[in-house]
Amino acid sequence: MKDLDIAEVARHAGVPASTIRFYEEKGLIRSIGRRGLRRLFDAGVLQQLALIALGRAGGFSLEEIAQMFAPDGQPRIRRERLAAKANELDRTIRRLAAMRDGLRHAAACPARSHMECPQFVRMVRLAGAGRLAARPAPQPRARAKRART
Amino acid sequence: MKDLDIAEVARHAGVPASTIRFYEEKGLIRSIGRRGLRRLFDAGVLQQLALIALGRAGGFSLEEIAQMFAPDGQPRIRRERLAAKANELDRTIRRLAAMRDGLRHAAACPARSHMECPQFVRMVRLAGAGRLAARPAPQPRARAKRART
DNA sequence: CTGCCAGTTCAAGTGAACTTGAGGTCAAGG
DNA sequence: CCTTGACCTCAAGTTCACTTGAACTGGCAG
Repeated sequence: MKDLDIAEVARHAGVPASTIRFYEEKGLIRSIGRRGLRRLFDAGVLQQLALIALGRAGGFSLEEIAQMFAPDGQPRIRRERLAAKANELDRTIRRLAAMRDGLRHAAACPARSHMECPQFVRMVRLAGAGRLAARPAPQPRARAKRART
Repeated sequence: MKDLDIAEVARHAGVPASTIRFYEEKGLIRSIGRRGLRRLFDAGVLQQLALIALGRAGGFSLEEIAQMFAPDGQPRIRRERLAAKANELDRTIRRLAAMRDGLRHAAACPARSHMECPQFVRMVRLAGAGRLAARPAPQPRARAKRART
């Protein structure tokens, strides 16, 4: 059958089994049943895990993600709210693009002090426009340890 | 004079003073002296704080940021390394753009099950291409509390 | 039938990034 | 001179997102 046990999910998604259990516990995903003790998941869980990883990369907390998508993967918030999230993401993206350009520039510009380089300064200001205390960020932590139990 | 005390920095940057002290302790920024006990900062620290916020939003840890920029704001890693960071950011940006599009689509698409909507699925796959366990993400936590001591 | 081993639960631990609290200090105003 | 208030230090606490460890279980190979 098409159902996956936790090890397979872990392998395909590239996340440790413990994370999968943790997400289930948090209501982000749902197992479709058990064989003995073992959780069984619908193959769709892989999409959901992708969605979760995506959301995390975008700076959303697990809780926010949980509110955006039901444990079966359906969006569950009002359309306008979704659109708002999209806009938020859009702003983040613009700031990141500015930073990327800034980094590239820093890697190429010969100026000794980048803070004195008009291009660089312009990008910092552009990127930081508005509240600087924007979304914090990720910590890579335990690097994709891969399916351990 | 142009120097700012910690409260002014906090106010301008929109971060609590405790964060500023914390960043200094971590070597991300540097105070230029003291008046009595009070730290004094050069105005340039505001740019640096912007840079830090930016980096955090881009998924870099404080340590990574510390390695990218010296406490005076100068980039301090090899140019190729900077360029690599820029590329990394670029990949993140692409994934986020995919998610943004996915969200917008979800907000507009009439399909009952988005996982059955070819567009949506395509974006999830596109975005999640490669390792799904990409960069984790931020937790907004204490929302811009503004300059408390 | 017997073990094995990958899975299970539950509680506790970890690391990052801050925040908070207790107790201290100093420069400026009255 | 004395109070006051903003800032100081240092240790401990908090939140998030997981991970780890100890003790247990049950389907399947032999």
